[in-house]
Amino acid sequence: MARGSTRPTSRDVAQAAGVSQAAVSLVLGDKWRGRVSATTAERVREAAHELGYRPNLAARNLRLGHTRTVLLVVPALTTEFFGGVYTGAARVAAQHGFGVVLYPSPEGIGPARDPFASAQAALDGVIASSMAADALTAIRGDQLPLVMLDSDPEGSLGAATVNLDITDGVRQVADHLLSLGHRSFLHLAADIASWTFDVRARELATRLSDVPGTLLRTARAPISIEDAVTAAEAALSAPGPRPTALVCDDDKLAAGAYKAARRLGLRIPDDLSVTGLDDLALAQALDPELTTVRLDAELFGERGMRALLAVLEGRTPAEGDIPVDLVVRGSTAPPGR
Amino acid sequence: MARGSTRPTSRDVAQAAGVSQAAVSLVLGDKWRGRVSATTAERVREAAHELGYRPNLAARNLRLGHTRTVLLVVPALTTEFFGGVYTGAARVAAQHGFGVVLYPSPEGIGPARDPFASAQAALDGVIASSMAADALTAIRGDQLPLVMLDSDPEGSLGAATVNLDITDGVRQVADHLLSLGHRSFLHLAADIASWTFDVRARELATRLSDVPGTLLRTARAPISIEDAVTAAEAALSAPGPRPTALVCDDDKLAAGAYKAARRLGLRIPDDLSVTGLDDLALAQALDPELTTVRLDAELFGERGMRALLAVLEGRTPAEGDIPVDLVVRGSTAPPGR
DNA sequence: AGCACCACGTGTTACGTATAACGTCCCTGG
DNA sequence: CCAGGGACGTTATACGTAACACGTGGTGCT
Repeated sequence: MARGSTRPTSRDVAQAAGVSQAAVSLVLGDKWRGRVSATTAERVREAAHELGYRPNLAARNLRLGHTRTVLLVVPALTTEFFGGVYTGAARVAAQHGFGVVLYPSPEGIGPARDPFASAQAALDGVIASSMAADALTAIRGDQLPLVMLDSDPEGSLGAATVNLDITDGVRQVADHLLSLGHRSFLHLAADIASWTFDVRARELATRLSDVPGTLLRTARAPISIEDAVTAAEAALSAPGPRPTALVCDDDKLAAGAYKAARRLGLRIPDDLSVTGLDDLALAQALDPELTTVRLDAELFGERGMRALLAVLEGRTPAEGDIPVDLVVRGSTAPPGR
Repeated sequence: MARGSTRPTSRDVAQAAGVSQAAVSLVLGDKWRGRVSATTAERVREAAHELGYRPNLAARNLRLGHTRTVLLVVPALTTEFFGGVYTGAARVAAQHGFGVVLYPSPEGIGPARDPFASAQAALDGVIASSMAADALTAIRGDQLPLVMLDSDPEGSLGAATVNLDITDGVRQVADHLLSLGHRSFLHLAADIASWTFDVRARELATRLSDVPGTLLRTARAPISIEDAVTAAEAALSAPGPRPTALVCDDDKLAAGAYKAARRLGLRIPDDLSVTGLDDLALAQALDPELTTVRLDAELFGERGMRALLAVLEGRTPAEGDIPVDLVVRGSTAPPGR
C-alpha cells in the first residue's frame, strides 16, 4: 500500500523551481498571466515535468468544493446501447471540462447496491437510467443534482428527465404493421418493471385499439436471447389463431423470436413479421435483417449531460423528447395467406 | 453550482448530536467501541441520518492518502464483453472494499486522450486492456500500480499482465477445422494493432504450417459488421480456389462473414465453415449458431482485479493464463464436395 | 518630486476528514 | 485512602491544493 517514494507534491515542485507553492499553483492552474514572469513560469513547468508531478485530485476537489465529475448510472452492459450513451455524455462533458464516471448497475455485485459505495469518486451530479431500478433508491437519498433517463416525467419528483420518444417509435411500428395488413399481434414484452417498457405496452395497445378487428396478445421474457426463445416459442405455439406480427420490446428479444420461429418452422417474414427496438448491430446480423426502431444512443447521452449541466448551473434543462426512427428491413411483410 | 444550503459536514452532525467532530468520525467510521458509549453513538447516527449526512469523499481521500478506487480502462463498449470484465472486477473489488471506475477509451471523445482527465477521480491503481491502445501512452506516464489485460508479457515492462489463453483457443479452432478435413483457410483478422490479435494470426499460421498441404490467406477488417461484410465478400470472391473454412478473430467479424456468405450464395456450413471468438450473445442469434471460442469475461475481470490487489499489497500476482473453450455449434462441418 | 500603478511574487488560510495524544471522571482492589 | 485503569470523550493536527490579501521595488506621468 505504502509506496517507497511518495508522489511529489506542489511543494516539492516549488522547492525544485525555487519558488513558493502558491506560484506553482498559479502557473500550473494557468492563472499566472500578470502575476508571474514567463521565465519563472517556464522554470516551474520544467520542474513539474522533471519530477513527474501530478496534482492530487483529492486535495484539489476538497479545496474547490466540486469535482467536475458526474456519475452515469446504467443497467448492466449487456448491449452496446449504453456504451453509446456514455460516449455522447462524455463528449459534451469533456467540452465543459467535466468527466464522466460510468456505473453499470450491479448484477450480483457485492452486498451494497449503492453506486456511491462502488464509484467512490466524489461527485457533482448524477445521470441515471430508470432501467437501473435497483440503484435508484440509493440515489434518491442523496441530494445531488439528478437527471433521469427514460423515466416517467410525472413520477420523478423534482428531477429533470430526458426521454427518447418511445411512444412515437411504437406508434410507427404499429402503423407500419397495420398498413401492411396485419391484424393479429403478439407483443413480446421485456419482463422488467420500468416506465420505458410500460410505455411500449400502453402505446401499442391504444394504437391497435383504434383499429377494429385487431387482436393483441402479450408474452413476457427477461431481456436475454434464451429467455426470449422459450417465451416466444410457447406463445407462438399456443392454441388459437397464430399471430402474424410479433412486436418485440427490444432487438435482443427479437433475436430470440427468430430462433423460436426457426424451431417452429415459421419463415420470417412470410409466416411471421418481426420488429425490434434499439437498432443494435445485432439487428443487421440477423437473417432477414430486422425491422426496428433506431434509438440514437449518443444523442441520448449528450442530451442527458446537457440537462445535468443546466441543472448544475441553475438553468432549466431543455424540453422535448428525442425523436426516433423506424428502420424498415426484411423482417416485415404483408401477412401470408 | 452553489446550492442554496451547502451539504452538512461531520461538524454539523457533531453540533446536532452535542458531541465533538472527532466523536462523529469515530462512530461513523465504526471505530467507537470502548471510546464512545452506545447511547451517544446512537445519538450521533440519528443526527447523521436526520441531516442526511454523507461524508465528503474528497476530504476523506485526502486525509487517508488513498481512495480505494481503481480505474478500468477498456476499449469502446461496442460489445458486452467488457461489461462482463467490469462485473467480475467490480465483484472482487467490492469484497475488498474497493470501487471500480470504468473508462471506455475515447472514440472521438474530447481533445484530451487522457483517461485521468476524464475520470477525474483520484485513483489507487489502474487495470488497462491493451486494446485501448490510444490511452496507454497517457497511462505509462503515471506511476500508478498497473495491471495490463491481454498484453504482451514481454513488452509491458514491469506491469503485471493477466491474459486469456488465446493461443490455446486458436489452437483448438485450428485442430477442430483440420480434423473436419479442411485444408483451405481464410483468416478474417481484426484490423487493430494489438498483441491479442497478433497472437491469433501467429498461432493460426504456425498451427496450419504443421500440416502439409494447407493453404492460408488473410483478410483484414475493423471490428464492425459492415466492414467485415465487405472484406469477407471481397476475399471470398477473389480468384483462385475458394477457402472452405473462415476463421474470424471475433464474433462480430463472423457475423459480417455470414452476411457476405449470404450475398455470395454460399451456405454455412455446407459451402463454408465459419468460426468466431468471444461467444457473445450474437453467436447464438446467428443461423446457424456460431462455432466459437468462449472467453470468460467475468473471470478475466476478477483475475485482473486480484492481480492489482496483489500489486497494491506488495505481493506478486498469480501466474497463469485463463483457459478458454471451443464451443462447437452449427457453423462448422466437413468441407462439402 | 510625488504618486499611482504595474510586474512579480510570497505568506497564510480553509476546505472536511481521520486519528494521535491528551484529559476527566468514577470504580475497584489492596 | 490511594494507585490504577477503564469508560468516555475532546483538542489539535495534517493531508495538498487554490486563492485571497498583502508586500516590494521600479517606472512612467504630471
